[in-house]
Amino acid sequence: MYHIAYIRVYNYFSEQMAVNKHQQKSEETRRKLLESALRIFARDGFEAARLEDIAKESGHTRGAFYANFESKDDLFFALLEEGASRRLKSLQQRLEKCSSLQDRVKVLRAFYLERAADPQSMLLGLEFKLFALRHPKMRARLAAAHQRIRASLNYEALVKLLPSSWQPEQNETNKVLLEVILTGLVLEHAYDPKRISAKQTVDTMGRAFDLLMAPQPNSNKR
Amino acid sequence: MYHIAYIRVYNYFSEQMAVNKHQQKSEETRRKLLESALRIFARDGFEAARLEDIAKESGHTRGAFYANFESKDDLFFALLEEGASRRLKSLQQRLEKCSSLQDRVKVLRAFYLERAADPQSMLLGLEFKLFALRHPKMRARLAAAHQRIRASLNYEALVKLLPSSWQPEQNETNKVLLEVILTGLVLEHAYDPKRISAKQTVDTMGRAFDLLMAPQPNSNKR
Amino acid sequence: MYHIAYIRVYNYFSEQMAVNKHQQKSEETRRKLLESALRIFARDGFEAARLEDIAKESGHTRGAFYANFESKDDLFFALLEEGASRRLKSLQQRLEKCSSLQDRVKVLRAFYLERAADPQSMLLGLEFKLFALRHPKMRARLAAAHQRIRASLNYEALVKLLPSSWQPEQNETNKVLLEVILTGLVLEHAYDPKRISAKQTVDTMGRAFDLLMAPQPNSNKR
Amino acid sequence: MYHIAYIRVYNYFSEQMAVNKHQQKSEETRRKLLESALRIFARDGFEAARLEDIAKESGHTRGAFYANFESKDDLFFALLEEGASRRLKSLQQRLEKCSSLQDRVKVLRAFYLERAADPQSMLLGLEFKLFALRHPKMRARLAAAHQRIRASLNYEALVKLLPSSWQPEQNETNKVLLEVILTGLVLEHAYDPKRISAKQTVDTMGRAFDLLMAPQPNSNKR
DNA sequence: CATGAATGAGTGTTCATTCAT
DNA sequence: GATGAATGAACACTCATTCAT
Repeated sequence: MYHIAYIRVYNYFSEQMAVNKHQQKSEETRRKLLESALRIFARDGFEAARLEDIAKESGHTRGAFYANFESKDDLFFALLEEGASRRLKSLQQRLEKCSSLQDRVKVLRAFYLERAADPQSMLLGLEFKLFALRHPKMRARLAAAHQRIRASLNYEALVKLLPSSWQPEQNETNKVLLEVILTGLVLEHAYDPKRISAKQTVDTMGRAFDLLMAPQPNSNKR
Repeated sequence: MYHIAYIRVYNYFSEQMAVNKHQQKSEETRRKLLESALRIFARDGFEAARLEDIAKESGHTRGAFYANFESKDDLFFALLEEGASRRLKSLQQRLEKCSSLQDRVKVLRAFYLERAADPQSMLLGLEFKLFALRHPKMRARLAAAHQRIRASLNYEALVKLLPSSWQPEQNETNKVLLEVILTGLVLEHAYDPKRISAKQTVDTMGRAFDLLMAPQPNSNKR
Repeated sequence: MYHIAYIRVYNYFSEQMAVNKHQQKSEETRRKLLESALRIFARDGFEAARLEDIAKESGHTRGAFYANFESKDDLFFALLEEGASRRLKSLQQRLEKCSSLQDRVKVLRAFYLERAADPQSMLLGLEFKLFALRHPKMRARLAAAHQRIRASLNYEALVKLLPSSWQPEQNETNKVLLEVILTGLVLEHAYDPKRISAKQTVDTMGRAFDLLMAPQPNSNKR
Repeated sequence: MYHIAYIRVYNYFSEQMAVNKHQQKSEETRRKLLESALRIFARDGFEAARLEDIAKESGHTRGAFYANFESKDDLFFALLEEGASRRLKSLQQRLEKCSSLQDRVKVLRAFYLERAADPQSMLLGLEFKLFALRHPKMRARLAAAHQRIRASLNYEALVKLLPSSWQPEQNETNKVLLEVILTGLVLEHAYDPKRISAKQTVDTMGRAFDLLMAPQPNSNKR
């Protein structure tokens, strides 16, 4: 009996530990898979990306993938949520440290320039858009994902930190333009680095930001 | 003898017609396939597009496809050449009819606005870029295709009709920006027509053209 | 009326001529196709041989093929009949010129050595055998073909010219062996000419003939 | 501590077993596929053999096939290696048990007669030869396969057990003849069992062996 | 949780055959 | 008779997904 009890106790602990270790291990596996997925999806596109490649790149097998995600689509959405969430949280934190609108605009500008220097994420973003465009049935799921992203941070709080031209009631055109230019420049640079260098990409992004975000004379105070 | 000659002539013609009918039919099939391919590639993307769908949409079978094209890649390249060639020829014709630089700039502006209203072609263009980006081994073939496009019209003559900011020796940034905005706006509109309407897309394109093509004060004479 | 009559007469002749020319042309086409088929079937095997290759090699198109043959199978059988018929007729002619059994044996020997030097025909023969083996439903057609071959020459007359060991009532083993060795040597030479040269192939064939056909001491008189 | 150790050992074993079961199952599948492939390739020939048939015959699906082999070619080569290796190993074992040359010749004779009674393997062997003949680009791979076969057994040791006429420095003609007769008889029997019965096939093989392997008077001592 | 063998639907491509000319 | 565009069945191979271990 003693032994059995001992074993049980031991097992109890070991299971606890196992669970924790498992959890840790699992988190680690999931994280690695997401990282690999970012690379492979950006490199090959959603359709051409093979789960085997993603798994291999992460040092695991397809089995590990299916232990952490439901399907290829699921992974793609997870990547979207995870990426957007992380990026926006980082932006929010930086904005909150600012004391003036001017500083916040600077932070926002830096945020865009950083993204202009990260082709992988931008190409993945393009994939998301194309995927959504071509899978109308996923619209609901996509909307839910965006909802979760907004919920995960206090989206309204974030928006309040932005200049007036970012406010929801404003015409979206300039925001659209900025994003469009961001993605397009990065794509063009990836496609033909000789035509537009990394430096030109970032510089042009900066110019576009200044042009589109420039407070019209005597407006935009806060 | 006379009759013999007549008969021969007749046969000659009838054979000609036969050959022509064959050729006509063949050309017709090829054209239909290209049209269908444009639609399907734009709708589903290169990877997800199924040859069966393209063939069916054109009213033919996969066999007809392989009688006209070597492979899926081949069709894709044919579409690129055919589309670019046609578009540039049309532009050139319109430019040649102009008597002043000002008129030519107007024609060029209209050309961009038209393209902003043609999501299918723009999405296909995006596919081309992504394809090229992801198939480095196709670079040579892609370059050859562009070479043929330039050769099919007198490219140098076309370039000479354009304002100075389009001249090869100029910095490419503004041209890149214009194309990038064009593609991006169309994509964004296709993705979320509520965020940016068709009209806004075209209007914004016009604004971008005016901004980026505006002759800098005291320059651009011709 | 006159003209019509003239034309009719003319047409009559011309049709005659046309038919003759057509016939000639057709015969020519058929012959060329058979020759190409021999080469291609021997080179690639029945299954892998493409009608397109055969047609192209003969300087015609697949259409010409279907104007002269019913199907791929049909061509194969035609080749079998045509080849066997021609070969046996040639043998028969040569045997008939002989005045003694000894001479006829010499002719027969030469016949085998010739075949040992003709890999194409032997490989095709092997294809026939394999084809027959693998298409039991073709047995009837194959038998009919052999029947026609025998009928086309006077088979019984031919057999009577052969030594006693070739007579139908005899055990077939030696005949089988001779054919088997013939085919096998040619195949082995084609497969690895370094292992057995063309000369060795023919010489070995001669040895095998002498051994298997050698009249047993004081027998085989005629 | 004791128990922990015990548990670990247990887990260790159970994992071992799991792995082994996986491995066993895998080996089993591969073996079944090879067996089916032997039958189907021999029955239909390499070209006409369908992977679906092979898979179905083995009780699996095409997917299982591709989990075990790279391609149809790959399977074919695996079959070649596996078959030749097994056959030669069996021969070697039997030869090694012999105490005299005379006994070894008897074993060798029996080896040939056995093969004469195994049409499936012989037909497959013929397929290999034809395949090699028709795929010159596979020569290198074929040579490598034969190299591996020779390496898998001690080929030199095997050769030393054979009579002098089998030694490498000897003229190959008789060996070629023997193999050629073997394959040819089996083929002829498969093609027309009425012309040459199974018994005649084996008997004739025996006669050929005796004739071709008979030690020339006063030679071949060992 | 992780493995990896197996599944099976799907897809590009080939090729014998048909048919309008 | 000959052409060659078109058909359509067939097939090797891929890959997301499942499941026994």
